[in-house]
Amino acid sequence: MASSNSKTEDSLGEAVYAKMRELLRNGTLAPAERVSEQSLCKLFDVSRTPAREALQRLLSEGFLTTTGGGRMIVATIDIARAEEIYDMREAVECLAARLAAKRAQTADLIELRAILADQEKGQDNETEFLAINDRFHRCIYRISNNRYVQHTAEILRVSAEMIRGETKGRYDYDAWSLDDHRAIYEAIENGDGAAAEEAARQHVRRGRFQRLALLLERTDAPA
Amino acid sequence: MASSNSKTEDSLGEAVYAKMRELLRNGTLAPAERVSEQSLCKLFDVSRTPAREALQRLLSEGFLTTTGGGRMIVATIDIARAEEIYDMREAVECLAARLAAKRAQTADLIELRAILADQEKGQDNETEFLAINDRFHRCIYRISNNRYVQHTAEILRVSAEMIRGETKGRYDYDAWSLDDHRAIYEAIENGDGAAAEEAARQHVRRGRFQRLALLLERTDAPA
DNA sequence: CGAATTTCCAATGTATGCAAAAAGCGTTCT
DNA sequence: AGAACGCTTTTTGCATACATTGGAAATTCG
Repeated sequence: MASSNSKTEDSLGEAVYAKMRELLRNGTLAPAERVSEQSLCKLFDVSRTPAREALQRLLSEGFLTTTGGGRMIVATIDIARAEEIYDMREAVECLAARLAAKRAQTADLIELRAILADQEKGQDNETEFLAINDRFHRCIYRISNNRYVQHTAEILRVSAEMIRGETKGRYDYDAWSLDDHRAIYEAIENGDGAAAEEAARQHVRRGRFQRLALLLERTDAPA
Repeated sequence: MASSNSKTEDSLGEAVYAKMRELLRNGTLAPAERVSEQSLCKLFDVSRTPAREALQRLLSEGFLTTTGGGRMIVATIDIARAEEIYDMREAVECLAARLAAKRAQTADLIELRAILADQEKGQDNETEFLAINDRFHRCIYRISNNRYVQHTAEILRVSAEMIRGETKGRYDYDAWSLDDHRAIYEAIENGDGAAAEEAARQHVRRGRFQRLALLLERTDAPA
């Protein structure tokens, strides 16, 4: 038995939730796709109860949308919604960076440096890049030491990634990412909250423009 | 039968969740109090399924804490946690105010004015004051037209209210609230996002100092 | 008398049964 | 041919049964 991959979660519902979030993040579950309790049951070989748990949590966090009756589909990220996500991300990421600058211990700085070093090595594909990117930002959330920041920032990250599901196939690794991360790290190392906040703001905004541009292209020239 | 009070929710789980959140907000459920599925079943006369739904959602939103095994208690808000709540609130409330200033229609302004007028009439007790206060801020969240802001701001509001559960009996209606609200309204009416953000920041910070002061008093002189 | 252990019980995790509502679909009527 | 109607099938909402885990209490030993 056992669930093959993934880290051992204590409860099935939790495990299903985590796996579903990953599927949503990496685009395996495309926007507007239908998701039913039954589909999760078969996909993860669990009963309806844990499946329901995961679905309801994903719904309340905005990853899923309910269509008329209780049926659910993967949330579609149109432009208005993308703007909402990035307005919120800017506020939360800036706060995270500012708090991290105030609170980072030497051990935290070492960890961040290691991630930066990995990023400097260069990545072969989008997946690797996204993984390192995630490590960097999640690390900052953790250093901020604020559970609300962590929780919300994680959700917004995945939500923003879902935009890629709307613009699939585009390789959006960009050089500015490394420079931005360096700037954020420097500010954190210096304990300069204002600078960290500003660097984070720049970083979020660049990502915003890039993602929105992709989304607009697709909207202009659809099927 | 039917559920006596409250607005008609379509699903039992939703209804239980809403009622629980209200009980948490108004302090009926005190911090550190145990909450079990069974207790909700009896309290709202539903089966375990909707009770579980509500509990898990409340848990994931930080209103409840799990103790060792899956048992849950009402989250206790110590000082560190209060600081987390207010750090986050500042970011989110400022964003809400800024967005509201950008987007408010005349109808929105009229609604805000009406609430302000109600507040100017004065309130006899804490409950009335809190209700009007809630209306004002919820209205701004709505005007911001950002579901992430709305969702997170609501959660943070209730979480901050839970601090009152830790400091019960204190009547914390204060004169500055009306002045602050007027300032926020003015900025929104003028479409001045920066001013709205700054007014909101002042407002949140005043609330923060007040609440933290109460919490400190109680911590210094406990049982 | 206090501490450790064992036993019992309560609460949660999971699965499933039942009924109602909704979607899908074919048929029929205009 | 298109639209409207009714039936079937699927899916969800709610309730409950079963098993397992963790805690509390009572008992026993030092």
